[in-house]
Amino acid sequence: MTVAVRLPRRKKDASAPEPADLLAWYDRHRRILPWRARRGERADPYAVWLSEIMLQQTTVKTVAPYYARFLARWPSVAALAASDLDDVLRAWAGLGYYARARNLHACARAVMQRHGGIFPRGMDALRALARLFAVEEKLPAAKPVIKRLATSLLPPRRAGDFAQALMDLGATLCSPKNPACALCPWNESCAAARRGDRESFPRKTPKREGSLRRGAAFVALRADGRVLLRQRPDKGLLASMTEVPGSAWAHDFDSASALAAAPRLGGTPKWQKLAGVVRHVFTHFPLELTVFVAQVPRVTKALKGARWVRLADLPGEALPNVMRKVLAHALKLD
DNA sequence: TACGCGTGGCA
DNA sequence: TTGCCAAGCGT
Repeated sequence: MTVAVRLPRRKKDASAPEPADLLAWYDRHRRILPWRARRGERADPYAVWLSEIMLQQTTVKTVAPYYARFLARWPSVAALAASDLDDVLRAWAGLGYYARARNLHACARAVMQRHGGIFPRGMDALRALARLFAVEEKLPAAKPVIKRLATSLLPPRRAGDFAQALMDLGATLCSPKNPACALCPWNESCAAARRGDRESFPRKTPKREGSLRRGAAFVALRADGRVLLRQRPDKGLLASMTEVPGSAWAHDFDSASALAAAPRLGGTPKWQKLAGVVRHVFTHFPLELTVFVAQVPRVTKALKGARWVRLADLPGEALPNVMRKVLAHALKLD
């Protein structure tokens, strides 16, 4: 492991990053965010917590409308704890990483039961930019190194603002591609910028590519304008979310025998295979779904665990995006 | 430690 | 179009 710049132990080093420079920049350029307290105000711990969960691996822009809807509907941890998990999942649908929604709900109940609805005081995590120190270690192994370096910069006062400032710096200037170094308060002391290969940091291990999986999805349309939906298992991928019936998603899926996975609906539904496939990319693998559609009589009963849902009610369902794509494909909504 | 876990934006 | 990236976390 090589660290191009080391922090001064005692003597002031003109080339070392100064927390004060970052804080001064933050005072001028801090973003206005709905969950962030303005100067002199105290943030609502519930609002901050909600934003923290939503912002995991998710951009501010994507989170903003979800956050506003959640806070309007469940303005307190007590309100959230009293809600049904299914309602939370429906409100979360489209945001991804659905375990967050389930954990959010469970945590709200725990705060009510174990802490009387008051958030306990917790640790504030700090995140820093590798790049500043030109850390050669590759992520994720570099994380402990970066943590030590970040801790060494932590100013005795305004530690919270320092953390916020770091995140604003990353969000607005010190981006992975095309960082705006000319505007950066640490430009002069940045080891990566001095080296002239700033975009090679942070170092990363090459990501293994997930192999393609395929499967079939079955859109049963009842004569009264309803579609057959079911719930996914409460563990694993897209846990507890809603889906149309389908086959397992497998590397060796054979579309010729796909109909074996069709839901049994009584009678003999004529499944029509649609042209093309629905493509979706999950975090760790790409997926291609062949979509089948069948028109069934109004009297058709739902099999156990499934239900008939009016087309007009689909937007309110806890449908992950891959299922919205399937329905759009089948209903020619796109 | 390494992997599983969604989605939208953007170059 | 394609691949990368984003306020990570749980197991």
